[in-house]
Amino acid sequence: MIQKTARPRGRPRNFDEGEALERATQVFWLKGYDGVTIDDLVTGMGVGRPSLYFFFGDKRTLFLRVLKAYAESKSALAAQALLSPPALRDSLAGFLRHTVESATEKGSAPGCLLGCVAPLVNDAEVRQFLQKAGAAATALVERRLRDGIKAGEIPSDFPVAARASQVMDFTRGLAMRARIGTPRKTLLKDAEEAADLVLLPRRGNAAPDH
Amino acid sequence: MIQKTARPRGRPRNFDEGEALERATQVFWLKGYDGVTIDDLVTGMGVGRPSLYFFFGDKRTLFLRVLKAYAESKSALAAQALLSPPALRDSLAGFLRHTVESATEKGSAPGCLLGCVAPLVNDAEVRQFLQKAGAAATALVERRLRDGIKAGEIPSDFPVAARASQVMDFTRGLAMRARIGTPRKTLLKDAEEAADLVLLPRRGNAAPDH
DNA sequence: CTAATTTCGAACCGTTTCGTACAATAAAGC
DNA sequence: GCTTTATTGTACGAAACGGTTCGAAATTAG
Repeated sequence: MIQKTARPRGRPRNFDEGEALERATQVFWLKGYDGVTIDDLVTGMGVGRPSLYFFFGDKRTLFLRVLKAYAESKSALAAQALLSPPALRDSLAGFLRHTVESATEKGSAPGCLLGCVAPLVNDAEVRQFLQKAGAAATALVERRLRDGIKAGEIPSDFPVAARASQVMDFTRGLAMRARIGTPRKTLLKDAEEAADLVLLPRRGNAAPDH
Repeated sequence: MIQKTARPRGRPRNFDEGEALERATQVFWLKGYDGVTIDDLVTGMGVGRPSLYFFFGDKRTLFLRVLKAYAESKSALAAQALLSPPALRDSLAGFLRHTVESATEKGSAPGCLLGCVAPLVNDAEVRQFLQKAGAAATALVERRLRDGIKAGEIPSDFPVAARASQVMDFTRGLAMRARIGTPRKTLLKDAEEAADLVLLPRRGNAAPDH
């Protein structure tokens, strides 16, 4: 096998790139894009100022990278929460619960970087990214709902697109409330109730067939 | 009658306090609290820098004032949208529609100062204010739902508290999507669908009695 | 017309912030 | 050991920012 880069060459870095990125995520998440100074990042990431510019570029570049990494990891976890449970209601409840838990985690900033912080950034690229990420998440929920139709858990005329979008609106609402300090307990209960709500059959429909 | 303040005395101000406050609102709304500099406010409000400090205090003080004025005017309009229509569904749809329209108004910043911008301000007083304002709005919706019970539009076991909270989460979600550029048309449709959703009867209930 | 009062505008000062330059440091290659 | 390469830490200059000072301007009172 190929001996991969035993050691790069010059002086070794005294930070791990991935870890530094995670720490940067926390800094942005906590203070908001405009509230963050380079010094906040320097101290928060544990990376010297010149190294920060050299390896991560300026604040905007770094934020874009943070945003994409966060979205990727978050969407993986959310997809897991959504797609793992066999029962549809558990899927949606798990998805919403996951949002709440992530948004109220001790030791992490409150709310959601994608849902609360990034939308406040006045930047076309950020906005576009958020729209795409939101659409992708909605599509994921919608797919799960369609699977629920196939499994006979909800009627075949269930308005999957509308309900998927509503699930996403709930995640935004829950995350935002987490941001302003609503306690986890409250939000968890609301997540359950939201899951129940979005699964209600349309008006004038027969009772669920199970 | 008493001739009230024919003229104050010295040199007249060259700005109207109310108008300046509205302009400040737009500045904060557009750029977010941390993204706003004093110079942004000076140019945006049309008030000289020393006058700004003299009449409105520093940025935080001004923001608090803006926030309270905005909340007051907004809650009045929202209450009107919510309480005017005789039919419950029109009330909720009107309430949500009003949120969307305000959040996508041409010539005004996108989203909602209370729902999108203020929650990102790292300030205990702001957070507390937002919690109270949110609770008040939720209570208003809940009251309207209870009136709907009295009017026989929804069953007497309708979960008014949960649904009121869900209506508020929808407003947050809609406002946030407005902020990232979701078109008004989409949001208006979603507002209608949200109104329909939150009025669905609970599982295992008889059909609506009308 | 003069004095008193209030606001305005320019300009200023100390501080923070950004981005970079430069020498010192820590490793590998030879 | 000496060179080469890569990273670090200090430290610096320029720009932006916050908050205030001060004289000029605009108005009323007498």
